[in-house]
Amino acid sequence: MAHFSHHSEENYLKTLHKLSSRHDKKVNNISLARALKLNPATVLEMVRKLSEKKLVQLSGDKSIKLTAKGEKIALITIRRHRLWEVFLVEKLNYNWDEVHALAEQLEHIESKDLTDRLDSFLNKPAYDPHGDPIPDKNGKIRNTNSIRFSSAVIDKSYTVLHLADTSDAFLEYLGKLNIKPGTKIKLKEKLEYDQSCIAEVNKRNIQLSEKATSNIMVH
Amino acid sequence: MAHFSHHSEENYLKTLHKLSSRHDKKVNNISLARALKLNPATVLEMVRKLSEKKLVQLSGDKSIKLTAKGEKIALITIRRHRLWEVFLVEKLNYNWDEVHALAEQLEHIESKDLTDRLDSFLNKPAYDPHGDPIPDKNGKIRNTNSIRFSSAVIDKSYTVLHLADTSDAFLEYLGKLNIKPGTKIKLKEKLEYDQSCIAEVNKRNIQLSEKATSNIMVH
DNA sequence: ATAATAAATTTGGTATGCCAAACTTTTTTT
DNA sequence: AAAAAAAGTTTGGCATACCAAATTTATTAT
Repeated sequence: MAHFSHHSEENYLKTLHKLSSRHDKKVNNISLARALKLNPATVLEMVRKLSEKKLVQLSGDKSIKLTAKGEKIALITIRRHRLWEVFLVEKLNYNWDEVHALAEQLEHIESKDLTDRLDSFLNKPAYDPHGDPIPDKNGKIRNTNSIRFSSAVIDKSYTVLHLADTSDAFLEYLGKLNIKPGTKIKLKEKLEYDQSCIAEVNKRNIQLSEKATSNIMVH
Repeated sequence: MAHFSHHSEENYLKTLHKLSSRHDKKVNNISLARALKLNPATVLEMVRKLSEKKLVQLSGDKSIKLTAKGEKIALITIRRHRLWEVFLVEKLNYNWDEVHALAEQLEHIESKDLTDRLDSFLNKPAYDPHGDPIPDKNGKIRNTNSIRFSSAVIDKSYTVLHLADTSDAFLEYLGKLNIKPGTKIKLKEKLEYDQSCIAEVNKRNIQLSEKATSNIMVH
């Protein structure tokens, strides 16, 4: 054995996808290295290999972009990740904020049809436990038309769809407030000086920072 | 990342366990290398590392034995392997002879409690789809008092419990004969000159070689 | 006992994926 | 435009886990 090249490769591609879909800033070596928590030298080396394999494209302005081929691998990896998360939460009773690290491992399991069998077993879920959409077997992602809660309309009722920040700290914070995908939420008041707001959740008014509201996706 | 040491390590320990429980011959470097399909130089190097970690004991006669610590890791790995096999067969509808390679990957997933949750989800099965007993969370294996079909009594009815040879070739061969754990089998006749036999399976008489009968465990 | 064979070991080498430190280029600030 | 900061790049290095080939040590057969 000892050839888990796909393992590392999939992580680079997945992270590239995440970075380029989040901000629409160009992804460079440094930002990718930061996201992967790796040394820029390491990342540069790997990105060159990915470029040789035509999985990423390196432009003259040093930006790193996924090719169609790379994008597809990224999306298939994300599909596997999210399906495993559904499995862990629905079948093994994990909390939705505990499954990320495990899914990071499971997503790299190699098999022609495991993912599709898992998909069927889970009744072809459309969203993972964080509310993120699960790409189909071709890597196509359904359009979600969700908006950031930070741009919500006052006094209109919304449902939390997913969270744009999946850091443990954020998930734990929301856990304490009992906010998760499916939670009903209403914007009551917006404080201009720091863009924080008062929201109604579970019949209670709570205060949310701008950082929090811009990472809570609702519809 | 890129430290999947446990991955490789677990494979060595698992294989050592298998070899020393099968034959009671001493396991040496060559036999281990053959079983792992690796170069003897590689195996020697790794075995020395395992020895430093007190997972195996190297005696003066060059035999390689698991320590209690190594044995425990081997059994926990086997537990994970077999539980995943049950999952793949029972939940994802794989055939029992298709799951080995996938379980080889899944068994190395690292987590405190994943295995126990999986165990509960599957209703704490005692045997895997090949009929092999699943060690408990402490690595203890239930006593199975099964015998090789090659030492069965003529005209007595037995049930196939598990298969001592899990090679793809053997599993495929048995698949064609419709023999699997749970199958009823009766020894009709034993041919002295090559130790092959006639057995009744599913109301039909079939011929089985000595090699086959000694790998079919019944009770 | 000696020759042949098998096992054990040493040596030098490979690929992957990572790092720190030094250095160069580009961008930003002043 | 010069200085400072940030980004990009090169270099040399590390650990893991593998290999082939040569060599040494045991074992087995004659």
